[in-house]
Amino acid sequence: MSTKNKILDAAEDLFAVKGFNGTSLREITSQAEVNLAAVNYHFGSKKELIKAVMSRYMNELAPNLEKVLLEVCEQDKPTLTQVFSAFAEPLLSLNDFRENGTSNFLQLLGRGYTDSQGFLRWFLTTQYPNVIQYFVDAVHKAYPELSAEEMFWRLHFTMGTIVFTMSSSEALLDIAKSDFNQDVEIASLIEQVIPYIAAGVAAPVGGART
Amino acid sequence: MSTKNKILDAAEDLFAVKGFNGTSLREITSQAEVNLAAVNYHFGSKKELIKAVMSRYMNELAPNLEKVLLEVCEQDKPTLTQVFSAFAEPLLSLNDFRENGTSNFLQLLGRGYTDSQGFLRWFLTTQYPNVIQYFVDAVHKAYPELSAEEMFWRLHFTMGTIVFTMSSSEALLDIAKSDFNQDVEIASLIEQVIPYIAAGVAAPVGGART
DNA sequence: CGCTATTTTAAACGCATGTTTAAACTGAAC
DNA sequence: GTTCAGTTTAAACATGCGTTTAAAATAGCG
Repeated sequence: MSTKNKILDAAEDLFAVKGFNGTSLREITSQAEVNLAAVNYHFGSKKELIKAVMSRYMNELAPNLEKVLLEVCEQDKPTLTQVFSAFAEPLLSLNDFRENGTSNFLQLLGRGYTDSQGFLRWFLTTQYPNVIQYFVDAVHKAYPELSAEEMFWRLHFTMGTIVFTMSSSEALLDIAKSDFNQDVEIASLIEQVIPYIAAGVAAPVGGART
Repeated sequence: MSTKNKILDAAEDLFAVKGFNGTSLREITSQAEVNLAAVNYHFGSKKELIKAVMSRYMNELAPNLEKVLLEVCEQDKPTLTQVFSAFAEPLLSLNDFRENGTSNFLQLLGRGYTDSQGFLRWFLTTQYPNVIQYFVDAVHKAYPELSAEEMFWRLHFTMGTIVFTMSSSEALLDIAKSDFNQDVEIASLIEQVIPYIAAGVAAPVGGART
């Protein structure tokens, strides 16, 4: 295993648990069993390392997401549940890509949105605009009555649901286990959240009551 | 204005925007126009200062939340929208308590859940258990078919929606403004999110489709 | 082998952090 | 006016950070 990959693997695990700001290069290089200076030699800076960790996942994930979202769009009248369910398979296949890949990636996504004042949001929206565009298209086809403004807010609510749940998923899975003897996997967590967000995005517009 | 309050005010504003880890004591004391050592003199440590900032809000908010949640529970058959709408007034009244009180508090809540590895979650659940209990009771009365496990997950999804939205609300409000010329206040953001989370929690159980 | 380019290494640099110290100041009580 | 607890202050402390340096080790190639 190359030094570069050893660093990427260690950085990914630590970033997921402790956040970007909360993880030092010394922790990373120590866990990776490489020299401290190796990060700056191979990646240039900590910021570039963060980008590299995220890119490794996004380059794997983006084509798959674009594919399934386009497929959903091809249907006459997709349901919102279909739209959100489309994410499940590409996300879960990250577990073949790397151990705990799904969970790690979603946690990283969560960290990136709250750590480091949104530079990751800029990174994702500029580097992978198609994923977002196809997703918006799919939601629009499933629920055309939703105005652009309402769509904007509901998609960010959804982002929040996912990102927060996943970034605190370790703690939550522990609580669930001790309270309900319920040994939840990340896969079943994804299944749990789909009806929630589908119903949320599907909520009637304009002050109607549930 | 006492030194203690000057520190609390400055810390609150900075914590909300830059997070707990992202704000240094020097920034706080500089903005508060007090000496650096004043924080450790009056509060003991940075961690205790964080607790003090949160306590100031929770001590104001908790009695009001408990009151409105108990009121909702007294109804024969409250709706989920009523349950979640009950939060609006106590939260918005924080604006009378302090300038930008509502927004600041919700942002702090969001920061606390992702920064500092969940010590704030422990703090809130142990210090203010009644609020959580009354809330769970209210949701249960509104939707008794929801099992304890499903309730657990959906309430955390809801927490995620709120907390994430609010912790990135500054960025989101800016984007909304530039994209839609839509000058959104925190109050209307709360109104937007209520139907979303009410519908999410109200989603049918057991794999039914929307 | 001998040369070169790449990689690894230990050490240091400069800087920012939370905290502590001890002296200076303040304001009421006697 | 003196005393003394409470408060403020400037300075230093110890530590950890990301980054840089320059020498040592390694690997690839003619």
